[in-house]
Amino acid sequence: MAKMEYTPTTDNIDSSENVRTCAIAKPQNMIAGKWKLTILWLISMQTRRFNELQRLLPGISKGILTRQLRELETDGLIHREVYKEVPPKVEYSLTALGDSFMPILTSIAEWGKRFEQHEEDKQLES
Amino acid sequence: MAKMEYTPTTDNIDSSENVRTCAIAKPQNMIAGKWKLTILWLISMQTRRFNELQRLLPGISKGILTRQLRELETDGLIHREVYKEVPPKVEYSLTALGDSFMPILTSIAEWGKRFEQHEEDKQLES
DNA sequence: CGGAATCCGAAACGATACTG
DNA sequence: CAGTATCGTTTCGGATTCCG
Repeated sequence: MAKMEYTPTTDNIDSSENVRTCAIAKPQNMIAGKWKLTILWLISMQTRRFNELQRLLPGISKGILTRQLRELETDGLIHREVYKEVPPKVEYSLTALGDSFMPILTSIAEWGKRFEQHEEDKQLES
Repeated sequence: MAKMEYTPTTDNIDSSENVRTCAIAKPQNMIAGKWKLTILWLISMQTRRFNELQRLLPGISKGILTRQLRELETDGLIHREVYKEVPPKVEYSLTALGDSFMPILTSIAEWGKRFEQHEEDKQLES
């Protein structure tokens, strides 16, 4: 059964605060997975192979890594290139859309650093 | 039992691609909830009361709204001001940290709009 | 009005074994 | 090497009831 999104029946609120037009929900869903942002970050640095990603993501299992990659691919953020060789070789890279997301990822990382510094300062006070 | 974070035992990788120093994981967790970004967005526009938020978020229940607000408060993104009146009145506003997150939220929303436009264009082609 | 407490189902995550 | 398939566990969202 299809998941019920925001119910479309409450329509007498100011459109400036209408959550159905704020364009946040969709990106939110696309990056919701536990490892997705980190995967995007790793791939943005350079093209990555499957095992490489698994090695760089400590503790992730093949199954979950596969699923996260498939979802990122379905959402159009990454490209999956399969080389018909033996042994098989698959490379993941950012699509144009994925690349357009990078500024956001970078600013999140910078915000995270400032946040960590903020936390350290609080530690020193106590 | 405490949840096991990234295992600290895999330490012979280039620090430039070390996921434990990339500062993405923490912000990711802070905004992971289904409604959190939208809640931040609504509060950023103006101080909001509990029922107001519930009215603006179609379909959310009191229980889950309470939890998301508490988590945002615990993470230091929003402030909860209780007025000792009858009937009770509680107002939510952004903290300085929450406010510092707003540029990211805005860029996500803009990215989302461009993405929607991109999707519409694909529809027209078919 | 603004919650708290409880319970449930669904979804996400994760471990393991197997495969072309 | 890069998965698939299966299953168990954990987390999360949501509904409901009760309360000061």
